[in-house]
Amino acid sequence: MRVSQFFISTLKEAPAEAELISHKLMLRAGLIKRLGSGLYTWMPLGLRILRKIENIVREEMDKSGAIELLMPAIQPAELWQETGRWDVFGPQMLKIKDRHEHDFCFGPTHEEIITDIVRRELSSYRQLPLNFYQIQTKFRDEIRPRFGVMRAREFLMKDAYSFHADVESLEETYQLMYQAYDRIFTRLGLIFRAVAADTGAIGGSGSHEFHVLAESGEDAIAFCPDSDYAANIELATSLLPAKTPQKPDAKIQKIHTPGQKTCVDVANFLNLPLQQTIKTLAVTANSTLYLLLLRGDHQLNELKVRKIPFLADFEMASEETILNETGTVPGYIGPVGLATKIVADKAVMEMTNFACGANEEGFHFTQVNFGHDFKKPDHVFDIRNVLAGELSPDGKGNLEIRRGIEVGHIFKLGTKYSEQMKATYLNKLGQKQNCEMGCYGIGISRIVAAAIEQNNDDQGIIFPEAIAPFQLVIIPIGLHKSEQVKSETEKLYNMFTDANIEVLLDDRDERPGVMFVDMELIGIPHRIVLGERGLKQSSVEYKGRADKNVQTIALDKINTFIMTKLCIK
RNA sequence: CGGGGUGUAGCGUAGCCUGGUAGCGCGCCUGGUUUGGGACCAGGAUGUCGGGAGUUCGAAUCUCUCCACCCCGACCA
Repeated sequence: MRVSQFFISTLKEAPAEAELISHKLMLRAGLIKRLGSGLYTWMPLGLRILRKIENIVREEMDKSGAIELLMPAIQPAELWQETGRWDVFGPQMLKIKDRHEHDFCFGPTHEEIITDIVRRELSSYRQLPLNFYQIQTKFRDEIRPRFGVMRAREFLMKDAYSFHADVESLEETYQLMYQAYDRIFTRLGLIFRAVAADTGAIGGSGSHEFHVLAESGEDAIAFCPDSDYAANIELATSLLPAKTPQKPDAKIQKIHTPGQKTCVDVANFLNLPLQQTIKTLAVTANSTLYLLLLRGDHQLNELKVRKIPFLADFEMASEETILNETGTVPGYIGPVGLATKIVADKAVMEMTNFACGANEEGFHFTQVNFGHDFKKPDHVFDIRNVLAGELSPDGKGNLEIRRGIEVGHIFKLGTKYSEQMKATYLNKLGQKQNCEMGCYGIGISRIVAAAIEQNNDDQGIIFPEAIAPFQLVIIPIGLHKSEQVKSETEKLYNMFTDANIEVLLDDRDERPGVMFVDMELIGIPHRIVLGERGLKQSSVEYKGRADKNVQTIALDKINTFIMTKLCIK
């Protein structure tokens, strides 16, 4: 491709709307243009990247036995009403009416549609298992779209749905998908981690997320470097060091702590380690008040709390409720002397001689102990986020916590949808059975942002080879002045084109600096520069995008040199 | 939805407080000089100052209102 016949539009300065490196670079390199909040045009250069990712995903899905189809983006309300998700999905779903005033939505996902297709086709266990996938535009009316294509409203997604006669078959396909995802993200050249995850709104019995590791990631993930334990922070657990509780060695004391409302304040004020304080959170569920106890340096994990049946729909208690039930204000609540139900985090049970609120504004207790100064908690659960350095639950090492961008998610759905939508088949005994289902998503457009987030420098993007819009760029110097440069450039260009290499020829009548800077910004992995100076010695220059220095290569060797670079890598 | 902020040329911005009809850098066009890392000189074009209403002799500037977008929180590939 010749730049003069293609379309590139680069920017020296990033538009003010962009915050994230990947977002800035994508705008600067002209990969995308914003149309509205969370809506982006993929410009020709950006589209090439998207297509590369798509093709890798498609190849690996096909290889794993999945079958591609394409479902409508616009879906009738009836199917969603059948599963109840028309109302449950909420405002994230973009609902539209046609001219007959019939309800439709722009598909945020396709469980209902695929289940409808399969139930019409499926009759016998002999047809199973089935794994259908599509690569398609989805729309989710995100509360807050941000970070460009990373969290857009309209986005490109690969979604697959599998159907099985039994859980063993589901497990098998689930593993196949896990492996396929592993191959996909490896081929894409990304540093990633698969982690155990919550099943969230989609529901089901098991799930893993695939995260591209990046500082700017929106999720925290915990993993053990010495074993294969890895989980989303929402799910991650740790082993508490076995500790023999110390004997209470002092009497409870009430101390005046004016204005000290947080555990950090109190710890500083009393000159105690933060770990020696207790955080008491008042929550209500089913109009009952509960006190949640956490160690001062620990953070509440909302998801874990919601998994406790009687706290499933808890919310933070209002100041008014707190005043009525405990007689104090937030900041001074504590478990001592209250009849309220107490739910303690496991780690709290290891604590002795700790500090907590005294249920009186401006006062805290110290030297508090369970059983001694107040009743044992009514319930003990794991309700906190793990901290880096804690012992992995398999006991094989200490947890690390990193941030990640979720680019893939696989679920075991079970029979949730097949039951509701009657996707059944006849088994060997001629009995009607509900299908076991799985679903498997990959955020194609998000991967572009994630890859850039992970691969960039001061000059711009450094595309992994597998997804670069072009493999090689030729920058001729003096193309429009020197016959020699022109003829050698054409020879090289034709040679690489004939060899099916995706080569970009910068044939613009620009100064060299402009071409260098543009091509570095765009992030093309390999670059050849030729000019009269080098041609006199029958040589050209080569530089890899991530290389520090240029190499001089003999003109008659450049072909094999590039082939080696492209093939061996 | 709650909290914070911004809208001025394709992009980045000044001007707004203290009203007098818009300036700068980049980009773009023309001519010339340049040509191995975002060139230089000369000339030039491009603005419903987000929309509407109001106050005023006069509004980018003050008031009201609507809209769009961005940032912080809860949702998710």
